[in-house]
Amino acid sequence: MPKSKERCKEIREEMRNTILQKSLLYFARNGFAGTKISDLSKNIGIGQGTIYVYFESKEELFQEILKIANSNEMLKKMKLLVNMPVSAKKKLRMLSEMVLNRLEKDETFAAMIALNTQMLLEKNEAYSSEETTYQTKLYNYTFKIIEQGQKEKSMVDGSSMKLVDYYWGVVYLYSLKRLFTSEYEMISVDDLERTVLKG
Amino acid sequence: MPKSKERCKEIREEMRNTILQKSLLYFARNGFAGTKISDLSKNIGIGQGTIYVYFESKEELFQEILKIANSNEMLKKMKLLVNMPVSAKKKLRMLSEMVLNRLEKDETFAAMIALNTQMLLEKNEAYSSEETTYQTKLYNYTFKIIEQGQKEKSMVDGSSMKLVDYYWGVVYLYSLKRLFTSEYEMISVDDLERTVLKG
Amino acid sequence: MPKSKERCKEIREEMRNTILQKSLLYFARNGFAGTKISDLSKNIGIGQGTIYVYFESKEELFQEILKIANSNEMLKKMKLLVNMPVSAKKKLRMLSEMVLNRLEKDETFAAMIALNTQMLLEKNEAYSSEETTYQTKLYNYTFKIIEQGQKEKSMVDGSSMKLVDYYWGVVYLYSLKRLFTSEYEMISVDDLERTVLKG
Amino acid sequence: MPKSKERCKEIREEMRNTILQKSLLYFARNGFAGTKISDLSKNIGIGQGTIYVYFESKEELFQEILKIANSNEMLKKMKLLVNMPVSAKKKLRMLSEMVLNRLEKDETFAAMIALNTQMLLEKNEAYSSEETTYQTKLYNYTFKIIEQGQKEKSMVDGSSMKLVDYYWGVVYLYSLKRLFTSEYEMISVDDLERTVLKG
DNA sequence: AATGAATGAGTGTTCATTCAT
DNA sequence: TATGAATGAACACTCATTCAT
Repeated sequence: MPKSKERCKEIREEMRNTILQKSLLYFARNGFAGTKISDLSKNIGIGQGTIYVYFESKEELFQEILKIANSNEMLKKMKLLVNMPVSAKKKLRMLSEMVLNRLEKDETFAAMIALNTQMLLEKNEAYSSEETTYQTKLYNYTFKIIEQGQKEKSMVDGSSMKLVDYYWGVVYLYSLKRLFTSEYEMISVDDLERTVLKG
Repeated sequence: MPKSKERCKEIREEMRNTILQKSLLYFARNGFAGTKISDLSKNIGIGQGTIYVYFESKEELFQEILKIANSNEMLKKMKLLVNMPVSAKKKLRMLSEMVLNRLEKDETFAAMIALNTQMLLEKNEAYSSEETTYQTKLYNYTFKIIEQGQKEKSMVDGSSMKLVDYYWGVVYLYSLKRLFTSEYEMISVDDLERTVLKG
Repeated sequence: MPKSKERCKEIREEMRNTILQKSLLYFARNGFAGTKISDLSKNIGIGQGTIYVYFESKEELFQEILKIANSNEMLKKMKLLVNMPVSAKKKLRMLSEMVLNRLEKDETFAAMIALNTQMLLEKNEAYSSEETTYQTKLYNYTFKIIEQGQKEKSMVDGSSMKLVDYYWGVVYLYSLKRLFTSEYEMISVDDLERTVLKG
Repeated sequence: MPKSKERCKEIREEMRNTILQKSLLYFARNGFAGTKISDLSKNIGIGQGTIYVYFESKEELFQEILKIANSNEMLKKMKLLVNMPVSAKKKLRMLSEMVLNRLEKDETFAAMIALNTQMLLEKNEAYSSEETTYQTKLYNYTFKIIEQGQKEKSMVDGSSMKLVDYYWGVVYLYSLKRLFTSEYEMISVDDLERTVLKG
């Protein structure tokens, strides 16, 4: 019965993804220690045991979530963006629009940003050091844009990496607002860009 | 023979403060769920039971810490600042210098900012709604400065409260960096002020 | 696939009853403070955690046990007995035979009597005052029998309620013997009845 | 300074007795497990540490209390009573009057009876088996009286020891009432004697 | 000698994980 | 495969005991 087998695998994949997706949000909101498997499974709408069919442990589930949060498809777009033959200011605008747009539309994106930045921030046992590739790449691409902007005199002087950090820090900030606050005023693209742009 | 009553009270007050001070940092770094009483007491350098001599429960200890984080002496300085007969730009400069300076020198201040902002952000059962007075006042004072700045055309247009939120959001961000990251580049006063200042 | 809902509920009810039944004996023998959850669960033959699946706390478990000890089916028999058209002496005989018989055969009955009487006796925070209905009814029925006996001159004069208290006090006494002493001489029906009967 | 030394010893003895006396009541009411040193010392009106100046441990304090409860001066009176050249009925009357009288006047006596009987009843690790001498003697003296009464046909037939047990059981019962209940009707001498007396 | 703050072993309770169904 | 009752290790909290004053 090859067909039923495929279908079976499909269903498994589906459930696994549901768990990952919902857990991503749950962990982003409550943290690792603040997340109980009993609450999480209730939130997902499955039995506690089901989580252990797909994941070895709470720890492994969390690591899988971090991997996902890390394997962001934005990187490809960033790569294209960086190499485009336009001004850094324009690149920054496109990046900022893309980021704020997704932040608004997609809670999962906010959760990914939140977990990723916390991973960087806390850099403790909970987050393996290998998982920072994505962040590094993202930061490196942004670094290039800001460096270009500094040469073009459109962006403020000083340590480029500090500015990168600042820019994404603010994105993290509004990811948190997106995740926790029901009613809040989202930052504008202009606001975000002032982190690095000259007046 | 009993210890002299005054000395006894003094010692009690001292120990209580030590616990509060150290716990403030510990909770700010690890969160409520992530803080084990056993680890905390080890970190403070006292027995587990000692914490329960001074506080009813982990929960009560946390609430006391939130109260402290909330009763910041910065408010008085802010009040003076707001009413000074100088430009909003100058007021902002003085505020920013004061804030970043304390952030750098005083880890406890960073912890207070961090807990306070999380309290605002998460606004859930863990944080009682009454505790937000400080934040509200702080935000209101900043609101006045920014409003003045907008009239003086030195600060960007748009919702003043959003800008207040943005400004303190960035302060929160660097409080987290101060708490979690051992080596990092602190934001400059100029960087911080770009959140609200026109170029 | 989940267990069939009914079977599941059935099993839950069964376990709950096992815990209640065994705990009744354990608490009756060791008292509230003298009962450790670890020992109790070992005695029942389950894990410590299992108790907390069915009861909120040691306190709640104890209160549930008191409720059970209070909702004795003997009351119905008593009601019938009281209204029978026979002499008080005969009623007393039937009551005493029933009580001593059950005491001998059923340890659980002894535990129920013991807890109930202690509840009456200690009347402190541990035992809610609402729980004394059963005792009151039981005492009231007995009161009627003794009153009748006093009219019929078969029972000793004096405060009927004092005699009721005395009668059930002796039952309590032999409930304790049943619970604590492995080898002892059970009181006879004649002995028990001498508490209230004229020679 | 011999005088001050004596005085010192005197004071020590006094404090020790206060602790024993108050603890006797406290333990009788709350049981061993139900008695916290913190509560007990508060009840006595001394510091927790003071108890450990006079006793090795909670356990030792309890054992000392049991010894006191056991070394009752009533035994001497009983010895005299038993050997008096009067009827068993009269002896019983004198015993019962003495016992109920003391029960009413002296709470400590009630506590002693209560602890003693529990010791007999529970016969577990908490109560060393050597401590039952007093009880045994008391029972033996009573046994002689009842045996005499049975010969004299004034007391009911059957196992004399069972009757002894019954008689003192009822005394225990009213010791509990004395200890726990603020308002209650004390049993009369007649009531008490019906346990063993023929009509 | 008397105290009560400090302690950690012990107890009550929670929660990640297992497993029978 | 999915479940949720059962579990015990881990955590919050208590309390007998110690000890500096």
